[in-house]
Amino acid sequence: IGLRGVGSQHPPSFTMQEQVMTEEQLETLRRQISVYATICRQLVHMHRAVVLQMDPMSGMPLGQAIAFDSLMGMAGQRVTARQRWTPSQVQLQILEKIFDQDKGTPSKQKIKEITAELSQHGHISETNVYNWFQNRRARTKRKQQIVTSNSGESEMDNSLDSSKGKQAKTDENIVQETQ
Amino acid sequence: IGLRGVGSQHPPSFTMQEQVMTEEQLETLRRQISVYATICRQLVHMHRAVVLQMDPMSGMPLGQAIAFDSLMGMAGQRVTARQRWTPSQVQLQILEKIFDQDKGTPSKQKIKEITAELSQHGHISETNVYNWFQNRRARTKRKQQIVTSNSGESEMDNSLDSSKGKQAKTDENIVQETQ
DNA sequence: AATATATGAATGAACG
DNA sequence: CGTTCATTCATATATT
Repeated sequence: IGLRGVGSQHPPSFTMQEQVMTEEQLETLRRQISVYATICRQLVHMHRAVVLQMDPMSGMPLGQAIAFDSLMGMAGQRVTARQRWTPSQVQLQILEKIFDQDKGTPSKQKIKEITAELSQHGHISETNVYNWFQNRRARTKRKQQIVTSNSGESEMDNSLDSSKGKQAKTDENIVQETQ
Repeated sequence: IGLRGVGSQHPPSFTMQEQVMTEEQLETLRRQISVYATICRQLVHMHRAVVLQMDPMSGMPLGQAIAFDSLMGMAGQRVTARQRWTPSQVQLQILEKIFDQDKGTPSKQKIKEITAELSQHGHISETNVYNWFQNRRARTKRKQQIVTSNSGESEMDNSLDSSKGKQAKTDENIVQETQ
């Protein structure tokens, strides 16, 4: 279920020299490792149970066994219900691209088009798109203001940049539950 | 790395009473799990290292690409850098005081002043201050709601203005997570 | 080490 | 549109 893919995508093919990965590739790698890490934590537990004695399957109230099965399904996906829309990776990329090119474009009827396109990659409503652009613009501007305000702060201040420096979010790659 | 196969194997449908796997199969399974467990421990560590990726020393926002080598290097070491701001005792006191006196005053341009003042006691950015107040307000409110919601016994009058019809109107895209 | 809690940060949605 | 709210995520810290 979530196990394939480590190598299926741009095999980074690193030579031992000075190979460089793009942020995207790195991000993908992170996500995948994260998935494996999750699976692995479970496996470690399971292993412990197994080693600790009995048949993992028959002995206990099949709790462990079941865990393994459902494990695969939830590997990279938080099973927590999502109550608010969250753009998928693909959707986000598209949105960012549009935002960049049409910079100050307060979308209007294009919202429909964009929505239409994005809905091929997960459910989404026009309101979502609208809000997204609103927020994007507002936050970009606010960040700018802050940046321009600080003058000589040579204190090697920590970066408050947060534009796209997303941390690896261990989920958001797999199936988007639609209902 | 051949992780596949672990899950591809249809989980033996076990019943409560009889064991459907032979001892051999079980043994094989154990061995496999054991191996995976080992691999996974490594992966977990690696993942942790990668996720913590940041650069406390040069502060440079690592551009579009990052060398794989450095990635590998990080996997081995514990990047113990703190990647999120933490207010010092002094800063916290000041923040609390300001929060108390200007209670409902959602700071706006005062952020700058506050930041300026606090930066005399350690690293801090306007964003930090902004976030701090946001969180402070939100969490204070939530705590109160919890208190008022269940203590309704004889104190029926101390509810704050509940006139805020702030209700999530998630009527269209609520995703019902079943499981 | 496993779990619980506190909290800085990110972000979708709503308000004026 | 600029601000603010509400919820969620991820990490830091504390506890057993």
